[in-house]
Amino acid sequence: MSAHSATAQAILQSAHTLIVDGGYNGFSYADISKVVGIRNASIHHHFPSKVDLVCALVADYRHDAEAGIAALERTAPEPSAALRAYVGYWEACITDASAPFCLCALLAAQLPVLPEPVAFEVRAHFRALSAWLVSVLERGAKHGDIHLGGSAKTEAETFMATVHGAMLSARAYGDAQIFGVITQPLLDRLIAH
Amino acid sequence: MSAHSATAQAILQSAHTLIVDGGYNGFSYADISKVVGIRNASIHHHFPSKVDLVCALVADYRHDAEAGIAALERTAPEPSAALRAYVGYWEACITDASAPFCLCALLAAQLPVLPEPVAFEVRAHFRALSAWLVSVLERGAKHGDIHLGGSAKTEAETFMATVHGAMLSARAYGDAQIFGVITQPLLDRLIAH
DNA sequence: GAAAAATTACCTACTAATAGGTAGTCCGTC
DNA sequence: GACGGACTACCTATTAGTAGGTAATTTTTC
Repeated sequence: MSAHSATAQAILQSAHTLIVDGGYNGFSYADISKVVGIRNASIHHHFPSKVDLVCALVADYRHDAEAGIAALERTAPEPSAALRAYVGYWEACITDASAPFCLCALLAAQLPVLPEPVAFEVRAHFRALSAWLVSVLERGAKHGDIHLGGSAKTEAETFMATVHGAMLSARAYGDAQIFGVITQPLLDRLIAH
Repeated sequence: MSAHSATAQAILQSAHTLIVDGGYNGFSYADISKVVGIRNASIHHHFPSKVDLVCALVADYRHDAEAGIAALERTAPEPSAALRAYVGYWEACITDASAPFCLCALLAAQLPVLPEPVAFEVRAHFRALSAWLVSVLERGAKHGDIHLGGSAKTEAETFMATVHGAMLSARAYGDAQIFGVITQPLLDRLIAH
């Protein structure tokens, strides 16, 4: 799917790490070139502008997230298991510090200063994630797997917001464990016993 | 308390707005000077460096937050009312777009790239807010005003994370209402009926 | 299957704009 | 006449991005 060369992928990967650390304005071409081992100007060969680079990155990210969710629904067909797997994925990412924040969540925080094409991609991620959560919760509620306090829509938005907030707290405290402390009761509340 | 001149306060206020929009690296002295109406270099007269400026801003912010909470505890002595007032404060800020994000929450998202003195102040805000929430919840649970599902500490962290996540969602969707959609059930769950 | 043409992927060298910050000066007020 | 608060002028580093060139690879054509 991703028609990127090895170098282009290395550029995207380092951009991902850098953005997750400090956001859109928190990195420069120089930072990338240091990591990837090519000259500053050569990045423009792969991505004409910074907007192109970040747009490609977020588009890939959204695609990967979609694929990850599809895979997750196959290995964890029960809604409760899917929610657990989703939270578990992030718990692992935060614990091993491989990607201690959702790329789109971090970019969303800076939405007012993002170039419009990037902002568009970020908004699309939020809509897609929310839509998936709604569908999982509705399915779970129908099967008795999930217990909803309010509407599926409201519970989905609460779920997403709490997970994002838990990422932020883990970062603020410098403590990966707090993510689990916050998300475990969130799952417990939703999953019928 | 704040020994800042009128100009210094104008600088701090515009820095506040700019950071809430785009974070630490999302603004420059030029941006401030345009708003305040003084030259770039004159900002250094009031705040020697950018780190000094943002540190002073966050320190003031923390002080104001402390004062606001103290005032809130006077006007709303009941724990349930205090929680409602806290959420209501942010709902108003987001709705009228006067300060559509918590300064420290936004800075916390960029914690890995913040200068250490700023990072220190930001962490302190999280600890203080968490400590206040714990005390309110404990007090409420004792008086039967609040119903806790888990420990006060866990519920406080969940509360804070959900509020921060709700701010993020409101920004991502460009819809202030989503903040209330997420926080109303959060309050309902905690407040005994 | 070899020559020619186009494409890929990088390079050096450069530019205009912007970043935060410094030095020294001027002006009004107490 | 000292001082606060602003100024002009300047500096150095960094920003994203451009221009033009080179070597290697791939594609096209005869």
